Order: sequence, then structure tokens, then C-alpha cells
Amino acid sequence: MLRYSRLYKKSNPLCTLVRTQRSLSSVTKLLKPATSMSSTALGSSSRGGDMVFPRPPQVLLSTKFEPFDRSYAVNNASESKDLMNLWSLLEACLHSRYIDRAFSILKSLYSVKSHRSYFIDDYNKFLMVYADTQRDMKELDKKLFEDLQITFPACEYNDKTLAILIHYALKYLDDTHSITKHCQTYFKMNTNGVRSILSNVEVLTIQDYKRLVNDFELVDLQELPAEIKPLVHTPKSLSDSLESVSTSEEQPSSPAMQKPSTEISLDSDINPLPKDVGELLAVDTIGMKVVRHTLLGLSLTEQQKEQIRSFNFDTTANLLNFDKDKENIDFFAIYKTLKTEEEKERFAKALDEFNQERQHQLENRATDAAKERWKHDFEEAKARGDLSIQKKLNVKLWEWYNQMLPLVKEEVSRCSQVMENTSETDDLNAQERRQNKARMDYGPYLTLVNPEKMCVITILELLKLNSTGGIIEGMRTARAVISVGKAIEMEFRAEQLLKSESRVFKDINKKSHEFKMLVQNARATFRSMKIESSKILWPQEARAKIGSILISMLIHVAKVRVEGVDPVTNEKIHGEAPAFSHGYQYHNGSKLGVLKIHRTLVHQLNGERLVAAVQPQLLPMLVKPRPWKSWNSGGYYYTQSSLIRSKDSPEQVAYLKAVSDTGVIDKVYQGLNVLGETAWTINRRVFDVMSDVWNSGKPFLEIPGIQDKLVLTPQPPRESDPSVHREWKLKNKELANAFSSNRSARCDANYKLEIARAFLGEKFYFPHNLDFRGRAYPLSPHFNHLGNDMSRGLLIFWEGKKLGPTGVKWLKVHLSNLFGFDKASLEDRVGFTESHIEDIKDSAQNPLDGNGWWKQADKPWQALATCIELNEMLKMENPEEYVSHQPVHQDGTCNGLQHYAALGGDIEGATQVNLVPSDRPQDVYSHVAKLVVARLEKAARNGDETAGLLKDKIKRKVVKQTVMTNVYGVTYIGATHQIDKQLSNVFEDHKQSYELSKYLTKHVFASVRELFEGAHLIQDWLGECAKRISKSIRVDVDEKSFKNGNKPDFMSSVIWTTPLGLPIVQPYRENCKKQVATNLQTVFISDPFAVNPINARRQKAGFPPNFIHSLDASHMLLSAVECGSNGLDFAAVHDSYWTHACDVDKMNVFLREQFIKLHEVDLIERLKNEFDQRYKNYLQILKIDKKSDLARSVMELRKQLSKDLGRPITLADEIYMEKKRIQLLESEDPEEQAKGKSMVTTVSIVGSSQDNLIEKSKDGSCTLVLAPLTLPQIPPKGDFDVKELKNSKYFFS
Amino acid sequence: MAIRIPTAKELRSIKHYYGFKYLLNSQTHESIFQKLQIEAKYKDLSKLKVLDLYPGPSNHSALFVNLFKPAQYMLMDSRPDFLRHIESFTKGTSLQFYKHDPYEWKSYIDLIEKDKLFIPSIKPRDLVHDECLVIANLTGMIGEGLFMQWLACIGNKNWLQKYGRIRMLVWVPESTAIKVLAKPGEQIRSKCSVVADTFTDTRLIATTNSTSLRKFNSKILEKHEPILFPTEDIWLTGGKPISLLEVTPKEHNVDLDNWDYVTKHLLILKSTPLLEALDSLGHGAKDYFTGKLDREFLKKTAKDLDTEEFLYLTNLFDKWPFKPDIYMDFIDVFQDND
DNA sequence: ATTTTAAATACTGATATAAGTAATAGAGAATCT
DNA sequence: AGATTCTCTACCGACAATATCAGTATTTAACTT
Repeated sequence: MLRYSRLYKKSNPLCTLVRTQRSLSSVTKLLKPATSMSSTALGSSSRGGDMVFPRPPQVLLSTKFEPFDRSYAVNNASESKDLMNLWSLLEACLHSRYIDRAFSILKSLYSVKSHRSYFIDDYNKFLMVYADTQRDMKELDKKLFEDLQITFPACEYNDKTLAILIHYALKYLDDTHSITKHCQTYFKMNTNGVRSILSNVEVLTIQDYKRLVNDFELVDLQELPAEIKPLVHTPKSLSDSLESVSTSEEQPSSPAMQKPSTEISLDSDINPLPKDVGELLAVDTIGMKVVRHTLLGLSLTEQQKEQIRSFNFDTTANLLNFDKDKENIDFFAIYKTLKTEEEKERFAKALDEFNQERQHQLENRATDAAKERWKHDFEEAKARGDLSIQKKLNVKLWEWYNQMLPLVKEEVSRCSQVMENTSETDDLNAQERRQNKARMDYGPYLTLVNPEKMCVITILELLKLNSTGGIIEGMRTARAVISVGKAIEMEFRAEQLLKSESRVFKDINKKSHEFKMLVQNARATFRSMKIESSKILWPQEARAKIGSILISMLIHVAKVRVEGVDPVTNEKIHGEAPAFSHGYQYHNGSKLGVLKIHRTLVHQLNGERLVAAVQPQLLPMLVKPRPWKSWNSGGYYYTQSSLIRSKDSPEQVAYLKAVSDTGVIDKVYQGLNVLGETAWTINRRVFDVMSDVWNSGKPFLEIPGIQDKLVLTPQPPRESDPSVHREWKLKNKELANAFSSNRSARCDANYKLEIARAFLGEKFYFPHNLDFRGRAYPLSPHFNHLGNDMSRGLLIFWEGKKLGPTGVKWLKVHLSNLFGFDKASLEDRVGFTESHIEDIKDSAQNPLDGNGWWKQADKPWQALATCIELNEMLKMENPEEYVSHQPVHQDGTCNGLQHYAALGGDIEGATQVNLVPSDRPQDVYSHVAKLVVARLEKAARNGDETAGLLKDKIKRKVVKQTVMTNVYGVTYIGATHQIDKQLSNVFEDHKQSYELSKYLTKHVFASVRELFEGAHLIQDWLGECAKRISKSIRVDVDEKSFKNGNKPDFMSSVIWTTPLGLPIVQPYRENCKKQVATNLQTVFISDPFAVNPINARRQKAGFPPNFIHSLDASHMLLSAVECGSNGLDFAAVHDSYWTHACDVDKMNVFLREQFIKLHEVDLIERLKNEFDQRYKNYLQILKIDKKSDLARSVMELRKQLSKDLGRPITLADEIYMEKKRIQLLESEDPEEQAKGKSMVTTVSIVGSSQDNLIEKSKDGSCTLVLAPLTLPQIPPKGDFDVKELKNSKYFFS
Repeated sequence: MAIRIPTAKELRSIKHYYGFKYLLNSQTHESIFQKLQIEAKYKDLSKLKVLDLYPGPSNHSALFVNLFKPAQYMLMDSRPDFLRHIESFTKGTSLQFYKHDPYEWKSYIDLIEKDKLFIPSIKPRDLVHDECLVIANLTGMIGEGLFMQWLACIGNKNWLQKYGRIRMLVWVPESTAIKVLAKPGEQIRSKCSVVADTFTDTRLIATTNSTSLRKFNSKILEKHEPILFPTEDIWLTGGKPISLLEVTPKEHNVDLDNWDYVTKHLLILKSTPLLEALDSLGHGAKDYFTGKLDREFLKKTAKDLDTEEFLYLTNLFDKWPFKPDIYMDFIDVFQDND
């Protein structure tokens, strides 16, 4: 073992860790005591009733910069980074059972003092694996004793440790007496009660619970966790089936035993499934029979019944229908025909049961499925004797797979050898030794997923990345290696979850529906716990390394038949070449690693459908997403996703984790769950039309046509002028650009259609998560309701609702809106639709052969869908009876400005964005255009020629983009470009139009400012706050960042809490990327755990829009919750809310109520209070007049101090002193407090000065001083009262 | 009559130099011209046409005219801060001034073909052009890039080089000179030194006497015996050192496209043995080349290769039946269209 | 066996790369003298 | 302290430069006492 730790030291962060200890401790000593900061929390949180604005939890307001939460309670960036790496490595080693190395990692973890109190968690993980391998209780006890007494004396066991001991006692001891004795002891040792021990469901199995309760009667049933109870003690009605089930392991396939209480005839074709899939499956197959039975029991047509009878409910064989020629059951069609609610419910239940299983398969067996397809095609080809030169793609892939597999296995076993130190180390040359050393780094990760899967993943990832990253026939190496690494990691997590789940539940069989539900419930809980416990992500470096290893193996084996021309004989010759080739390309003088795909393979890929590459883990879900319960538990079942998409910012995650389980963001969870629970299906009619268009290969609307290969223009003669050459190059780049954007557009459309096809007739859901501002996005890429018009046109609600009187109206309005006719009153919009009834009918009936009216719409596909819906409706005798599935949108009119107007209280602005009731919708863009024209006219009257030239040219369109982007803080120059784009249509001369644009931009800005005066003051205020915060200094700033005795790095990002309690951390920091060596090349990646200096510019520019977005996100989630709890189906695209036509009126009321509720509180004041708390005691650097009294006294003190110190005083010294002063002031000890009060520092002098210090006196010489961070005063608010919104029907319309 | 040489005093009003550096010591200039043996290279000075690009303060221009009285001496510059200066001091002299941007290819077309103000004679390529000389200062920020393009023009035989092998005297930053003059085996051996080797004879005529002098190839220093001048002679002071190169185009017959591809790619892995480095040339390159080259050669690295060896590899590459499409060798910049 | 010293290795940071500054030009921050 | 030169340039979803070497830090080995 000593040897291991030696080896380990050699190549791991441990050494740096130990190194930094010395310098660290001095820093840690200076930190304020932990108690001092929690007292700064905002009052006591009296949370009553419907609290929309919970107080932010205390941790958020700590003035101490805490990049990580409790388990990351480390405040040194490099240390925390090492910790993350160590954890990741520990996890990997434990999974691969490298006990010794794991133990040495534990030792290094133990040596990190700041982490000491959480060390037991790591130890427990180790203990579990250790116990598993040791198989002897005595040994285990001894080991534990030794470890805790001698090796890790400062570490104390906890209840989980005891749970582990109990579990293994139950497992390894065989006589009742010793089990009882052991367990009794363990229970007595509890630290937080027996219940706490028993709550470790990820340790104890159901069997354990049963034995503890029933057999040994060591604990009472009441002590068990709620979800477990029913499984251990089953109600009478279920006990029979349970009884038979629990013994079924001994008698696996006795037909008699498996006869369930329901009356399904059981055929004897229960295929025992491969062992590793787990017993669950075998049983579920029976479950599927139940599903079929249930479905057949519904009132269906004979045809439908026949469909169901012949449908293979075996999910391993029949997952999603990616087959073009095969028709799956159209569940949606069946569902629609059901008459009674009762039947619908029964159907839903059965479908759900079936889908539960399918979802499980989808997420878990994705790679296997791909492999099976290859194999199938290969064998088919072999059977036909058709292994011709132009092999089918899948045949090739299967061959590659088979050649790659042994290489991977070899490498994996090498890694294992190195890890176990069984390899011969003596007679190795330097090269091999180095390689082995590298294996120490990536080995633990490479051994986690089985080689078969890794091969498949590698192949799939590379194919998927074809033609990405601007490479014409290939991809960027950096992207490839990381993608493969990530995919492996994802697979590992899913596998790990599945394995441990079946471990816990393996003793259980389930037959009856109720019992199954119980198990499901317990499983969900279990999953959540499990997911939470595996919080550690692999370091980017490890991903890149294993990715590169696998890719280089694939490169090595993957060959394609190629054709070439012999330059001498000019004959065609054939040969074999690697399918992938690693090389480089230059871009603006920078090298870029490239993985080229051979042209023949690219052509083949272009011909194939993209089925192979669709990432099956991230499709829409067949069952309701797992509800969000904590920061990383929700969404898919086996694929881990986190509540927010943090941009590699540990800070964001830390703040999120801190509130995750405190209940303050429950509204966020609820809102997301509502979004996730909306069931969708594919609009088959629209799909059919699209499919026709697609297959024609011709360009149509936004679908680009099929294109042949890229043809570049021939090179001009060498001796032509350089400018000609330049033209040629540009031309080619343009061609390539057009080609690849066309290609990617067609790919994108292809993905969408493929996914839509697979989900035809299915019921599915979109799991959501949030971006860092709190806006919601579906997790499934490619195809979702946030997509383009095409995606949206394909989607309808699964549930249908009768239109009713208002529904008819709203459906008509919807169509009008889709045509861009949305500035008129609702009545006029209805009129618009009614005046096109014939067009609608034509469009619906002959979408492609008719007049194609729908194609003229702004959003043609959605318009087509709505036309079809309207057409069906019109067929009804009473249109109000029509059951509609079409989502109807209500869009905020310039939502950002709506929030700004509400914050700023601008009456005129509020009117223009429809916060004020009106009989017509206001159009802010036209209004701004009007204001601009007025300005121009005035200027023209004063003899301004430019104004005269422009004043007739100002249309809504010219200003629209600028007004819109103004909310996002567009700069003067950016806006000029936008306007120039518009004006260049009117003015021929480039120069002139640009000049005019510059001029016009000024007026547009001024007009917007005039209209939204209050809003702009707030925008400025937000910007100023962000600027000051991001340029502020924490008193316990890292000493290392005082590089040249100058300013330290600024480290504080802007952090705030949304009205829903979600903490938001702006992630903008300088990106410090480093080169990391991999097998293929070095790649340039940023370390996600590093904490870098702030990017003040982006912090400042980003804060105003981000703050507004955090508000609109809150508004959306609040509305979602409200709609959800009132039984509405709800979906949203940020500021466009969707529901059934009949519910639009209700939704509108809800969303207005929620908006009012949101803005009733003075959000800006709330924000300032939060800032004042959070950034209390932070310092800023100010420029003050050198001649002022204040400056003089500061200089005086500095002189004095430097005399005492015997050297010139630095900024660092001043900060240090201030830190001391604050420490004293916050001390418990009154004596120290008094000392603090009497202490005078440069900061205290400036702080106590009453002057307005803000950067005055530009002239005259200035001096820099430190001052406490102060934020500017909140600008005055206008008179608009948000309550007026209540009756504004055009607010969202 | 001699042209007055601008003094340092009158240059004081010029504020912006766009990063350009000029040697202002007339004495040094004179010895440079001496060393260059202008009279020997341009036998008939009455036919000599000189194009002076980015002349800036232009005191070397005045000196040149005074010394050699060429048939024509054309200055080309367009930097606002220099315009006034050049205009005023060329007035009434035989110096001509063309107010266009030497960076633009179009400027040359305009000068020669449209305005017909400077017409180089067309000379056969077997000899160096003896009636035309280009003097340029490329010490500014864009300088190095432009210099490399001019070298490429020599390869392409286009731009001014289409009139014959026109010699160029180019002021460049010292770092560029060091790079260009690197020889096989050196650490800094790079594409541009291979280009210079292949298409030109390049001599170091003069360079700043600075500490970084040692970074030059010592053999080159020995052979070329450049004139050394102190840093103080450089106008704007305090900047980086500069060097003067004499670039004499060579006649060549190189398969440029393939050659460019091969050298570019091999030099990325310039210290990796060819055995490995060659593989980055395309799918299966390693197999192809290892079959064609002997083991010892494959142990060499790209930075060790001389011109001939690069040409040999280019030839092999061209004969490769499965060679990749060398015109697809660029990256398609991701651009958003919203 | 322990300490000292030299050699070997690992790690970090700097620099060069290609070769029209893509089309645009002004504000604000960072760096240099 | 003051001028000059970089760096961006509307938010989010989003997606990325690399080889080489000099110089330093650390480890290993070699050697001495």
C-alpha cells in the first residue's frame, strides 16, 4: 500500500494539496469565525400563508465568499479544485474496486482540514465498498475501529456508517443471535436516533428492512421511512401476492406461482432475460400483458383491438418506432375515440405503465439498441451473402465495433494492471513508463463502463459530430474528445443508478398494480437520494483523456474502401484508408485540432437517415418527468440533470444547493413540474404534410432542399493579382458556409422529423430545467416547443378540451396572430380569420396542392395546424363542441419593457406596452417610430438636413429591433448596425446609410429613453450597481491576487435572489483555459472548478437584462403554478404562454394577477436591501480630489502607518487592517468590540466621511482611496400603479 | 541639386507612427547603400525605377536620390500624419508621391495600369530585375503579415513580381528578420523561413545592435555581416529593434498548392519525427509515406528539413492516389444570422 | 542509515503559428512609459 | 500620472487553439559521511 501511495503522490493533486497547506493555514486563520456571518441575515423570516417572497436563506447573505456549500466549505479556489478532483477519483476508484488506492485518496482527503467535518461521508462510501469485498464482519469491525481510532482520529462515524454496518451484519452473519447482538449495538450507537439510521435507504435494502422488522423485531415499523413502510408491511389485500412474490426468487419461473389475481391468461413464454438486465424486467414483461389486457378491455373498434393484439409489448424489442415503414399503434387515435372518463382513465393508466417500462429502456438500453441494430444489419447482409464493397453503414459500424472492442478491452485491462500494480514495472522503457503513469490518471475512469458500451458510444458520438465546428468533413478534436468523455460519464451514471437500484429492490417482485405503484414510489425516492449523492462530476481533463484514448483506438481500426486515381497511370485504383484522420487546420493563425472523416463515409452518412445519431437519452419522455425535488433531482429518470444549467460555475451550483432543500424555491419546483406535466402528442396531419415535403427533397419554407456535395470554384491562375486570389478564397468560404449552414439546417429538420415520427401517436412530456436566470427550457434538444415554427407546428396537447364559446374566438385570434395580424383589436383579429374561411378550408384540405394560403403566414406551420383545427371545428354542427388540442399562445408585448415599465412606473411607457387597459392593443414600436419622426421633424425645422432626409423613412420595422434590444443593453454601435441594415434597403450608398444610421440611432435611443424614463433610470441604476459590485473587494481577499502590489483581482460577482427565492449568480468571469495533454493532441479547456477573476464588463452589461429575465421567469413560473393548480394545461416559451383555446381567458386572468402580485412589492428596493446585506463590508476603490481634507487625512494616516511598518504601505496592508477592524467589531467580546470601534483605518476615515465621494473632480490630481462599498440611491419611481393591469386585456394577447 | 534630408526636428510634429519604426541616421543609411552595392546591381542607374512603400519620414529616400539619381523614385503612403510631411518636402524635387495605401493590392494596379505613373519594365525571369527596386518599411503592426504576403507573391509571380524578379529592401521588426532567416534545424524554423529559402535569397543588411542580436542564426550573422546601429537611431525611440533585409527573388518551379499544404501541415508538428508527423497529412498518409521513404529520413523532424526535402515530399504527396482535397483545408467560421 | 548533491522529470508560462485587418469605428478598460 | 493601445461591440439557450521549449520546481538517484 505504501507503494501505491507513493505512486499516487507522483501524479496527483495530492502533492500540490499538501504543498498549499502551509500558505493556506495562514489565510484560514484570518477568516472571520463562522458564527459572525450568519447573524447578518435579514431579520427573522416570518413565513406565513402564501409567501411569494420568502426571505433569502441565511447562507446567501453571508458576506464571506463561499464558492461551495457546506460539503464544499472551502474558501480557497485551488484547494476546492483539488478536492473535486479527489472526490471524482475516489468515486471512480471505489467503483472499480481499487480499494488500496481509494484508501490513499481518503488519506489525502483527510489531510484537508477544512473538509474534515464532511470527511465521514467519503469514508462511508469507502466503507461500503470495503465491506462488500471483505465479506467478514469481524474484519469490518476491526478495520473501522482502526481507521477511526488511528488513521483518521478526528473523524467520527455517523448514522450512515451504522446503517452500513447493519446492512453487512445482516448479510454476513448467519445466526440470529449474533445478528441481534450486533445490530442492537449499532442501534445503540446512533447519533441522531434509530430513525436516522433507518433513513439510509440507499444503504439498507427492502430485505434488510423486512428482516429488521419482521424477523428480528429489532425496530418498529413506525421507525421506517414513509416510502418503505408499505413495502415492508403490506395491507391485507396485497399480502397474498406479496407472499408469493417474495419467494419467487427461489422458484423463478413456476407458472403456477406467477398467476396473478387478475384474469389474464398467462402464456408460458416468459423469456428469462439476460442476467445483467435484472430480475425486474422479467416481471415487467408480465406487467405488459396486463397492459395489453387492460387496453383490450376498453371499448375499441375491432381494428384497434387487432392492432393491440398484434402489437409486441415487449419493450426490449419495441421501443420507439424509428422505422419508416412500420406503423406503431396510434395511442393518441385510440385515446381520442374513448368516450367515458372512466375508460380514458383506465387507458391512461395502462399506457403509463407500459410507458414507464419503455422510458426505463429508452434511457438505459440506448447504446445496446444501437449495437443490436448494427449487428442485425450485419447478419442480414451476411445471410444474403452481401458483404459487398459498398457496405451498408451499419455493417461497417459493426465491423469497426468488433475490431475496436479487443483494443479497448486490452487497454482497460492494462489500466487495471497498473492500478493494481500487477504490471511488470522493471523492464519498461521510458515511453511505456510514461504511458503507465498516464494510465494512473485516466485508468480509474476508463474501467467504469464496460468496453462494449464505450465502443458504441465512441462510434455514435463521432458520427453525430460529423461536419460540426465549421469543419467541412469532420469535427474539432477538442469537441470530439470531450463529447465522448461526457457520453461515457453519462452512461456510467445511468448504469450506476440502475445497478444500485436493482440491488436495493432485487428482493422484490411485483404483480398487482397497487403494489407496483408502491414500489415505483419507493424507487423514485430512492433514485432522488441516489442522484443527489453522486454530485461529483468528472473533471474535464479526465473526460478529454478517456475520450482521446477511445477515439484514437477507433481511428486505428475504422477503415473504409476508397477510390483514387493513380497520378502516373491515370487509372482508378481502390484501396483502404482510415475512416477518421487526425490533423490540424489553421484559422487566423491559430491551430485547430481536427478529426477528419473520410469523404466516402461522409457521403454515406449524408444518405443515411439520422436515426443512429439521435441521442436516445434526451428524447421527450414517455412518462411524466420525475418531479423536481432538489437541485439535481428531477427530469429524466436515469439521466442526471441539474435544476439550472450552470455554466461551469461552481459558485452558481453552491448557491443553488444552499437553497435546494430549504423549501424556499418550492414554487420554482412546482412551476417546472407543471411545465413537465403537460402531455403532448404529434399533430399527425401536419407531420404528414411535412414528411411529404421532406421526401420531395426540395426546399420548402424553412426546410432546405437536398444538396449535392460541395463544389468549390476552381483556383485562378497563380500569377493573377493577389486581389483575385483573395476574391477566390472568399468566394469559396462563402460557398462552404452556405453549404454547411444548409446542411445543418437540413440535419436539424431531419432530427425534428425523425423524433416526431418516433413519437407519432405517443403521449409524451418535456422535462424542463432553468438557465441561470431562472428561465425554463426543455431538456430535450432538437425537438421541443421552444423550437422553430416547424417544431411548434408539429406539437399539440395530448388532452383535448371542448372549445366552448370563448375557445372558438381564441382559436380564430390565434390564427390571426400567427399571420402577424396581431396589432388589431381582438374583434378585428377574429374578423381577419372569418374573412378567410375559404382559404382556411382550402389550406386544411389541400395543404400542398391548394392555394397554399397558410404559407403566407408569419409562422406557416403553426398556421397550417390551426387551419386544420379550424376546419375540423367548422365541420361540427356546433363548433363549440369541438374538442381542440391546439395550443393557443398569448404573448407579452415586449415583455422586458413591460417589466421595466412596472418597475419604473412610467405611465406613458406602461400604456404603450399594454399594462394599462385600452380598447386596442398599443404597439410600442410604432409609437417609438412616431416619437422619432417628431424629433426629426423638429430638427428638420431647425435646418438639420440629415433629419429632413430621414423623416419620411422611419417605419416601425426600422426601430423595432433597436427598441427590442435596448432592453438587453445594446450599445450605440450595435444599434447603429441594426438600423443600418434597415436603412441600407432605402439608401443605396453604403457610406451615406451608415452616416444616417449613426445619426438616427441617437434619436431612437433618445426617444426610447423619453418614453421609458423611469425604466431607463432603473436600467442605469442596475448597471451602476453591477459595476460597483464587480469592482469591489472583499476584505479577506486572497493575498495572492495582489500581484504587483497593485489592485487585487476583483472576485465578487453580482448575486441576487428572484422573487421565487432562486439565487442567481452571474457567471461571467475571465475564462482561464489551459492546455491539457491527451492521447491525440493537447486540448484547450477551462477548468470548471477554478474560480477566476470577474469579468466586470460582462457583469455590468449583463445584469440589467438578466435581472429583468429573472423577473419574467418568475412571472412565468408563478403563472404556471397558478394554471396548473386550476387544471389548465400550460406551456411557455419565456414570454409566450400557451394553453387550450377554451382556457385562454382564465389563463389571462391568472397571469395578470401574478404579474400584479410580483410587482406589488417594490422589487428594486428589495434588491437594494439584499445587495446592502450581501455586500456589507465590501470595499471599493474611489478616486478623490487630492486636495480635499479627506484625502489629506488619509495620506496622513498612510504616512504614519508606513513609518510604523518601516516600509511603504500597500493596498493589501490597508485591506488587512480593515479586515482586522471588522473582525474586532463583530466580535462577541465587548472588549474587542471597543477596540474595533477605536481603531482607525484608511477605510474608516473615508467611510465616516459624510461627503458624497462619488468620483467627483475630474480635473485636478486625484488619489485612490479605499472606501466601504456603497450603492447609488434608487431612482425615483413614476406614478403608474401596477394594479391597473388587472383589466388590461391586451397585456398578453 | 541635392534634396534636403528631413531633420529630426521637423519630424517632431508627427505624433502617430502606427507602430512603424524608422532609422533616421543618414550616415548609417549611406553605409547601408554602400554595402548593398547598388551601382553594381543596377548598372544603368538612369533606367532604375524605385518604388518606396511606407516611406514615412523619407530621409532614406532623399538620400537615395541624392546618391544614385535613379530614373524615377516613387513614394507611396497614405497615413494621414505623414501626408503633410511628405507632400511638403517632396515638393519641387524629383521625388514623386502617390497618395495611396500600400496595403491595398488595388493601389498598385491603379499606380501602374490606371494612372500609369510608375511602369516597371518586364524582364525575363532568368535574371534579377535590374531596372526596378522596391524599398519598403514594414515595421508596423500589419508589417509582418504584409511581408509574408509579398514573399508569397514572389512564389506566385504576381503583384510587382510579375514584371520580373524585382529585388526588395525591406525594413522589418527584428523578430521577423530572425524568423525569416532561420535555417533548417533551428528551433524557430517555420513556414516563413522555408518560404524565404525556397523563393528568395535573403540577406540581413543591417540590424539594431540589441541584446536580442544573439537570436539570429550565428552563421548568418557571420556571413552577412550586417551593419549594426544603435537603438537610439530608431525613430520613435524606446521601441523594438528593427532590421533591414535584402530580398532577392529566385527563379523556381514549385508545385505551389501541394507544396503549401505539405509544408504548412508538417511544420505544425515541427519537432515530431516525420514518421508520426506525416500522418497528419491525410487519411492513411502514414502508410503511404512510410512505404516511400527510408527509415533514417523518417526520424528527421520537419524543422530539420531543407528546401529540397520539402520539394521531394511535395512531389511524393502529389503522386499519392488517395491524397486529400487540399482545397478543403479551411475552417468555416460560425456565423449567426439573426 | 542519513544527509547532500546531481540528474531527471514534471509543471508553468511564453511564444509562434497564418498571412488580407472578414463587412464596420468609437467608447472604456488595460497597459505601458 | 498620463498617454497609448487593446478589446468589444444585445441577453439567454451554445458548443471550446495548439506545439514547442525555456526555465523553474520537485522528485529521484546517486553519492558521501
